Amino acid sequence: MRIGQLAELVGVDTQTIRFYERQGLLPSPDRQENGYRVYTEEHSERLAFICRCRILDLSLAEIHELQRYQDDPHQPCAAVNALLDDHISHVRSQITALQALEKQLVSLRASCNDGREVEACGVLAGISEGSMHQQ
Amino acid sequence: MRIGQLAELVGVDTQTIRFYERQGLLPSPDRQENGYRVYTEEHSERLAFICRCRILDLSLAEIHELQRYQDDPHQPCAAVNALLDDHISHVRSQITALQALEKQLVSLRASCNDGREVEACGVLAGISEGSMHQQ
DNA sequence: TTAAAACCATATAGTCACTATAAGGTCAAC
DNA sequence: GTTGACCTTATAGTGACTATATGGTTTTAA
Repeated sequence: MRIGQLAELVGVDTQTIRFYERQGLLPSPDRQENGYRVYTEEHSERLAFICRCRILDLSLAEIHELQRYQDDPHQPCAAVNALLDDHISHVRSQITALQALEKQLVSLRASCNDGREVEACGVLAGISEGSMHQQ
Repeated sequence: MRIGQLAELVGVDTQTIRFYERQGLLPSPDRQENGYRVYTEEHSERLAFICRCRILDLSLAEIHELQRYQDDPHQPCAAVNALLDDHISHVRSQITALQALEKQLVSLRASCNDGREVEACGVLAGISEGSMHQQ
């Protein structure tokens, strides 16, 4: 399988595949005589794993860590679970921060209606005043 | 006021101040004979405005746009409100996406308990399977 | 047969909003 | 006169790609 076919199969850009290879997430495939990369099914599984991790918003470093666990299958899996727990905490604190931000933005927005001049804009006044609450 | 004092006053790094100047968000200040930047109170207000916008997670491009409105105070302010509305939508869709992600992660995490070997880890199996729901 | 298109390769720069580092000039205090 | 704190510029790094430039190869169509 060449890189374009792999890209099509998994639904990734060919550039991204080469990028993952450079980052050490995808093993370097064999090459044809002309230098074209040749991929096996193992590569496509590995790439699909990476993509699913990215959908879960895991960083490339975290994916790398998961791969190291996979390559040593007789370790206890507590570390995998801990990685996921940390990631869940991370996502939750992002949500909390964004919810606080949303509140602040909505209250700022409520301080103006359309049909004013910029000079009298409640939104701009609200930002310009030092009265903003830190999150 | 020199750059270090401005940085102290507003609570920003000196590098960040120079960065904002290069980006065109902060006007180039006058210089002393030795080349040191000299800031006025107008600069500190402008910088504080930028910082408060950044706390609201507005992009530098959006801040630039707001500055253009400020520099032309007799326009209607509907565009300012629209900018904020767009930003609120953006934040809300981030929240929605993260909440969906959290759900997915929590259900993945529930598929494993500690004390297994990596080989039998429910989390890794869950990611490896193609059964993941797209968000 | 040849010429265009589709594919492959590498290397490099751009995105965003900084942050870090290097290498050096200026100034006040001791 | 030298130490330390401050200032200057320029350049590179962050993360995870994405875009562009330039050129080689293969396939397809006229």
